[in-house]
Amino acid sequence: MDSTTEEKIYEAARKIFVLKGMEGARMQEIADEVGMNKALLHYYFRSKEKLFEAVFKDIFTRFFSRIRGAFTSDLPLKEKLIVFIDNYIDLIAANPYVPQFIINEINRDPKVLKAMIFESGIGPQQLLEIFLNEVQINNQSNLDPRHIVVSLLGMLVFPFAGRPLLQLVYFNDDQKAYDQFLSERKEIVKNMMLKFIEV
Amino acid sequence: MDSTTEEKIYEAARKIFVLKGMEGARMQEIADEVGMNKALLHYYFRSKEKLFEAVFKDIFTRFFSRIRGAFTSDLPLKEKLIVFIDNYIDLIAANPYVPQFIINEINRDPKVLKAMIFESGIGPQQLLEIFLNEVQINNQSNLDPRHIVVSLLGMLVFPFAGRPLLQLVYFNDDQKAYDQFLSERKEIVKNMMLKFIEV
DNA sequence: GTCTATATGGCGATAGAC
DNA sequence: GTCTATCGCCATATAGAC
Repeated sequence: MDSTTEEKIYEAARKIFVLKGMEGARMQEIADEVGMNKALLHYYFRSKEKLFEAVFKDIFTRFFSRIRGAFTSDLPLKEKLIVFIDNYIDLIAANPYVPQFIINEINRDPKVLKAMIFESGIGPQQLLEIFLNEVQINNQSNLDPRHIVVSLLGMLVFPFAGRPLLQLVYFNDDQKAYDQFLSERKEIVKNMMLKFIEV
Repeated sequence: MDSTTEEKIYEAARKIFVLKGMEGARMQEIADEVGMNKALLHYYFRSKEKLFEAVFKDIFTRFFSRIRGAFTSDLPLKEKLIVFIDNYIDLIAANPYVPQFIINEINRDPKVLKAMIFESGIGPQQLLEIFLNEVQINNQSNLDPRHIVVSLLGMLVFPFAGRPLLQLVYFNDDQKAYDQFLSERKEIVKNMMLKFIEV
């Protein structure tokens, strides 16, 4: 690790903020994670608010830009859905707390989200519109494509966001069994979406 | 309103906690909501933690007990699903912040949830198991019923939890348009689940 | 740039008058 | 039971030495 101090602070902040949220996170905790002094955080990023915004914008952008790939190919909709589901579950599995983190923070304070969307040229709005248009164009039924997208995302995100509850009541709090359950979900969701898309 | 002071405090706490979560809520804010002094909260409920636990347990129990009705009838699975989807969307629509509140708090501190589940005789575990058994028994495909339940709940909860983002990017932040979208979801989800259940 | 020390404010909680 | 006043703590933020 020969990254700069600023980068190390940023990485630590990212980790803590995702786990605890803006209000739950402590500047001291982030400093401890870096192994350096609390005052340094303010030296590089004026305030907790600024540090958080930097982290949130970055996470949000990265998370949604990873999705675009699946929907800029020339494959038919079915194939695109398959690729998307595979990619998205892998992405969430590698960052299991990110979706809930995003949902929380946009509910807590939608200002940052709105600023992001309307500032950035290549913001998530475009990414989501790509998805939307693809579904619209290839959709054989006359179903509002937004319902397809919302159903799909709900099926993918919920098992991660609701994990503590679901694992406890359905799997006797058995972590390995729940991981197994998650690994089966790709095929389940593919199956479900394809049945749904068919006329 | 001739309810007791304790009840008024409880109702105010319920409102604030659901909106802001345990960490985001302020005792002063709850006191303001009641229109009385902060010290009274401590008189009736020793601490913020105790007040929160009382509220959380009550919300959790009420929210899941309302679900049971749909699955204790003699209807076939299809009919049960239809009743459940209608009831559950109405329930969330009347309490749009509750699902995310529950998800947040069980992630922040699963201890309270675990204590609840294993203490109460008529806890949510039984309620969920009823659901699970019904699906299991009536399930014509050999699909793990837990996948059905998770998919169903994800499709129902996500449009509410992700509302700020979805409304902004898909509906130009038009509140009425999004309400319309939500009102269409009952039929969409019914359709999708029935297609999925069929062999 | 990085540290120690401290300022500043807010919040949960309690003491005590009425 | 309900209030005012205040304690004690913790968190963000800053000042200033090195």
